[in-house]
Amino acid sequence: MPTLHAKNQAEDLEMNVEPLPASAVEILTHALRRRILSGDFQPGEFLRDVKMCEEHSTSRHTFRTAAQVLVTQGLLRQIPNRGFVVPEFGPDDIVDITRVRGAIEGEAIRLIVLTGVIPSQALEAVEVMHRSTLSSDRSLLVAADRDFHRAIIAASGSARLKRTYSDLEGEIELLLAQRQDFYATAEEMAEEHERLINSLRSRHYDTAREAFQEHWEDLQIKLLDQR
Amino acid sequence: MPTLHAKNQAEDLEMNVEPLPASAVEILTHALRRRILSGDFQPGEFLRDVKMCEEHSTSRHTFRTAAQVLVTQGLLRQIPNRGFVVPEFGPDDIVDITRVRGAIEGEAIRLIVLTGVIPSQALEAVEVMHRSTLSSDRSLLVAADRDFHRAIIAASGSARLKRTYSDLEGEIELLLAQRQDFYATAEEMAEEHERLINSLRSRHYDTAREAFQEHWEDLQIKLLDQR
DNA sequence: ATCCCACTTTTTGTACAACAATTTTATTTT
DNA sequence: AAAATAAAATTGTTGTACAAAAAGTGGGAT
Repeated sequence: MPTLHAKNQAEDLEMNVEPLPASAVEILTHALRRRILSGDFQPGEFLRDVKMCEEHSTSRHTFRTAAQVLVTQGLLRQIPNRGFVVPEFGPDDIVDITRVRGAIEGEAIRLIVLTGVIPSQALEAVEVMHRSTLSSDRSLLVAADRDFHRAIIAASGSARLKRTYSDLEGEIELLLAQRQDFYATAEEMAEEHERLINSLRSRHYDTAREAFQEHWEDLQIKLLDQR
Repeated sequence: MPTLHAKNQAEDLEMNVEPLPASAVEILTHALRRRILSGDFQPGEFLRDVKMCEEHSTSRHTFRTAAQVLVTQGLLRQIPNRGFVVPEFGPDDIVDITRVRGAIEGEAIRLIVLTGVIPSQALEAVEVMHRSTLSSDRSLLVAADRDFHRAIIAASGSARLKRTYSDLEGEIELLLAQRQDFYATAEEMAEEHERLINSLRSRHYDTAREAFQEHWEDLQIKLLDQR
């Protein structure tokens, strides 16, 4: 009974392990999340529940709960008596997302600079970028970029920073799905992230923060320039 | 069809208006949230769904969805085959919450200092503190403190900063509910927040940030010292 | 033809009932 | 008194039903 807090601690450390069978709601939430992020639905498209229940063979109840969860994560929007719709992001959303990302990831950077420990998974992600050529699957690069920044957040050791960023990450990926093909070459990408690693090694918060800031704003500009 | 984004903008501005009839799930989510935050449940207590459905006269489906939403906001925890339980916060949670709060509210401060506009609702909250005496309802002071910081966040104009803080605010309130009676006198509280306002008026980010940092850490220390 | 109004169909949001799987409690056995 | 077993309660999920709201349809009247 008093072990509840101890369990929290354990969860903080586990990171990516998930030996639990996972409930139907969780499974569906993940499935829908992936479909949304892979651009399976058009922006503005409604997720008709009968259709979704057929395609995922679940009850309407389960779909409804999963959709509700995705609403709280910004990956769906609920319109009263109309259902759940995939949001379309405008320029303001891009600026807004970049802003909050800076706040969240900036705090993680602060903690990393303090401890001086570069997360190994971030280094591995850069390795992946180096090894990748343009011919290889683009999704591999996207995944490497995601893993890099996720590792930065995870290194903070803050459960809530992770949770908050996880939500934001969904929106970022949806953004990338809706406005694709802005990435530079794999090599260029690798070098840029290498630069970020080095900025962390400097152990000066301002130096690191500036490097990352530039990185985020570069992406913002590329996203805004599109279309 | 292309008006979806325009609607987002509208939502950003509306703030507290909610002319919508609100769905049963929303109503129940709010009701449960209030009961949790008011300390109606013990930390570690399970929310039996039959009981909850009776007390709020809803179906299990509705309760279940509402509870799932609260899980994503950190106000409940789901344990497989055991149900939904009110989390208990330990020292690490207090530190973690304070940390993320700093990141979020810090970004809002940066934006306020940039524009130089002090949100009127924050000023009004300070007024309430000034007018309040210790004899008055303590919840009035808690509400004023909440309104003050909420106004700071809202002034940022960032939808996602608001959404993120809203989640965190829930956890903060739950923390205050679980460890109550640490507030100083109303007058002391008013003066401290007045100081925060003045730091914003300086229009120097570092000055403001420092003042707020001290404020947050004061609270953290008080919370940690308890028990 | 165009606009407006009633009518039908579709879709959402919620409730009630049912059931297997799991956990908790009670009872019996050793 | 501890372990094993049976009974009860609880969770997670599905299916069906139905009122309310929205979308679609088909005339008339101007």
